[in-house]
Amino acid sequence: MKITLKDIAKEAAVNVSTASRALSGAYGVHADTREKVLAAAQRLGYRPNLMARGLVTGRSHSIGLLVSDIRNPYFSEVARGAEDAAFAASFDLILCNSDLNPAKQIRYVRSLLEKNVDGILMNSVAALSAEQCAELAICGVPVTLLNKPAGKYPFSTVLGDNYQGGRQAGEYLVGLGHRAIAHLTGHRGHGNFADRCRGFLDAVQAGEGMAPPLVIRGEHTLRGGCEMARKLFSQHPEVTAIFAANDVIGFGVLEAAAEMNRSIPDDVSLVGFDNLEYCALVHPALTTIHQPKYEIGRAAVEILLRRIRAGVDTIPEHQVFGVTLIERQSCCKRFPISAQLEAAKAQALEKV
Amino acid sequence: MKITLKDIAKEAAVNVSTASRALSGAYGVHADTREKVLAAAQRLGYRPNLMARGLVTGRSHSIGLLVSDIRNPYFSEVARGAEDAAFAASFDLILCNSDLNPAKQIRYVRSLLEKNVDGILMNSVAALSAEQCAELAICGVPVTLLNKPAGKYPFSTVLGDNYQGGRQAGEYLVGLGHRAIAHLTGHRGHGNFADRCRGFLDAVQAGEGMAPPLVIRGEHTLRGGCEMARKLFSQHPEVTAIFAANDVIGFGVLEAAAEMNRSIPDDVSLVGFDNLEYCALVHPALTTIHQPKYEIGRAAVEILLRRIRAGVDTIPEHQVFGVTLIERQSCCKRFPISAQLEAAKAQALEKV
DNA sequence: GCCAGTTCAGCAAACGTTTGCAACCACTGA
DNA sequence: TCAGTGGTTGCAAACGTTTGCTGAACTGGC
Repeated sequence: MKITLKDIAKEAAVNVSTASRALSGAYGVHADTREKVLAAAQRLGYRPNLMARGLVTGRSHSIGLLVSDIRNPYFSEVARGAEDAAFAASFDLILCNSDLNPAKQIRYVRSLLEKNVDGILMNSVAALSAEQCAELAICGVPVTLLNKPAGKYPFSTVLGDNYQGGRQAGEYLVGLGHRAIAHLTGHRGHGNFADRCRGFLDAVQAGEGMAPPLVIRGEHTLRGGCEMARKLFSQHPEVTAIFAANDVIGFGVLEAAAEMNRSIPDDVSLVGFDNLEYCALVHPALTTIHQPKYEIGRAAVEILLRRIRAGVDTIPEHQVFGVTLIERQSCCKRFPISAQLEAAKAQALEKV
Repeated sequence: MKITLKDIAKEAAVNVSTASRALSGAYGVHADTREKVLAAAQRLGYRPNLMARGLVTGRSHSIGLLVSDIRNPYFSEVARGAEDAAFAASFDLILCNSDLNPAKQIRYVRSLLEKNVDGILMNSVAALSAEQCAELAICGVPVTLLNKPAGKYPFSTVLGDNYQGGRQAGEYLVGLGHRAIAHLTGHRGHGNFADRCRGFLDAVQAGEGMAPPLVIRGEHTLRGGCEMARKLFSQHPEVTAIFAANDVIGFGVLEAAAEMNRSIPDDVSLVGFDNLEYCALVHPALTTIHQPKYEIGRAAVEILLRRIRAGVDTIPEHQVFGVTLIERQSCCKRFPISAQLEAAKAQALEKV
């Protein structure tokens, strides 16, 4: 029933090989013949069978996208950027949700390789063992990661400047006068969270009169944020500010705060990370670190595509996007300290 | 470099056909031989080439998911349900974002067919012309839709009870005492929106002393909701309640309201549709119609899988999920009318 | 009018599987 | 002994492309 090359070859009274060449626009086929073939293809409504083509060329024109959960708006934004870039190059995207579960992750990777994907775009390899990483490294298709992996693997990476973002968040809260700040983040091992944490800690440690910062780990989801915040609120009444390692954790904090009658920002200030669209809609609107999610997704597949064309053996590219703090309504000053600063500033002015 | 069936056949000293049969667990191969082959496959780390298999079997073990925009949390939830179901059956999902643009949509469909997907799960065919629908209908792979198409096509459908949902929303607002209610919805032609609209209008028309309901159409996105609401607020100060055809439109209304200093729910009540996770987080928390998004996605691919196994010629299945109104903080009573109702109720009680 | 060079088309192999069919073997029962 | 039977294996075709190679036809220069 399906129209194959053979059909259109017969229709155009040529050999399949010439038909193939004519359709692929290859050099070395007479203009008249090409016309004839094209017309036949048009008439019969020919559509090439990509599996057959893939079998001989060894490429599938598709790339795998492996994220922890597409429901996280961060990933849906990245996915959209990635898909648009793929579409533009007429590649398509195979969506996988790993939940960062190593078994699932490796099963997905294998399945993608069996399907002969031309490249893989992954959230993170944090949950993978060294052998699994090695397997991925030598699998024969280029991989780009949305975080920086621990070891020295030949993976490309595309990410926001997590260290600077964490640092900006920390400096902002310190500058507001907070002295006891908590950081709510994901489980250990995930490169992005680790960098945000380092930046944050560096900023806090540079502040004066700071309480040792509190780092709480849990699921990096709304639910996880909520749980961590509940724990924090009940066990550490002294903290006056929270830096959530991503916005959805921050949303969880908001939920917990409402539940436990803590006012944000009056009782505790909150800054998130990602600048999801919903930051502007939640109450209070969330101050956060913006990173260009759509562009990250797009850049990631563009890098992947370059590498697919150039060959796996080329050196991996790395790209980091700048981040900026977006001020909204979830933070406020800590007055006593602020007053001290004011006094200090006044003194300084006096001296001039 | 890659290990093929031939390699493991040689290693196990059998013919490729026996190797194939042994690995597929087919009846008719001796237990010892099977062991030998399995061991060889294990030893060499054999992974079948699915393109080759697909070429001969005619199936790809993958299904296409064509949504308007994965960034809409409704679709990411559906997508997650769909992907989980696909993963469970070891199918994989090819993600496409159509923006409901007919040209893109048809290009995606064709590309999916060239890839020999075993089935297609689509948002909607509303934007497609009759010929395009017909093309899709006879394409040879089963299609399930997330809405009800206009014509009589052999597509399966899975959806929430849009009519009832619209009706519940309308009845709720009428019951609250609102007499001038507007409905903000998507462009004409999309089945789901049309049904919600019908349900809503029926409910309003059943109310007493109602102003003729106002229906405004635009993009069914946050931006679109915002624009429609701006227009509404400036041109129709008399309306006291809004039914948004989905939650993201509702979120847009919230944004416009904040911008134009209209208080929700004090000045105008608002109910949405979908019950996205963010409804509970926005301010005020959005009253909305719940539909089981994850389950819809899962059910859609399960139906697709059944149909793939049974053959395209089987009759399409249809499944509709119940919906319920979730009351939050975005609506309030309209007192004058409410008082009348109270009086009426008192009268009624007197008669008894 | 002949030869070298160039352009074009066809043949056939290859990609890695699955699967119908035939062949083989070892029994069994007559 | 032989036909029949049933279980096991191998052969080869098929799936729909791409592509290297060969040969035919044409071109232009002499």
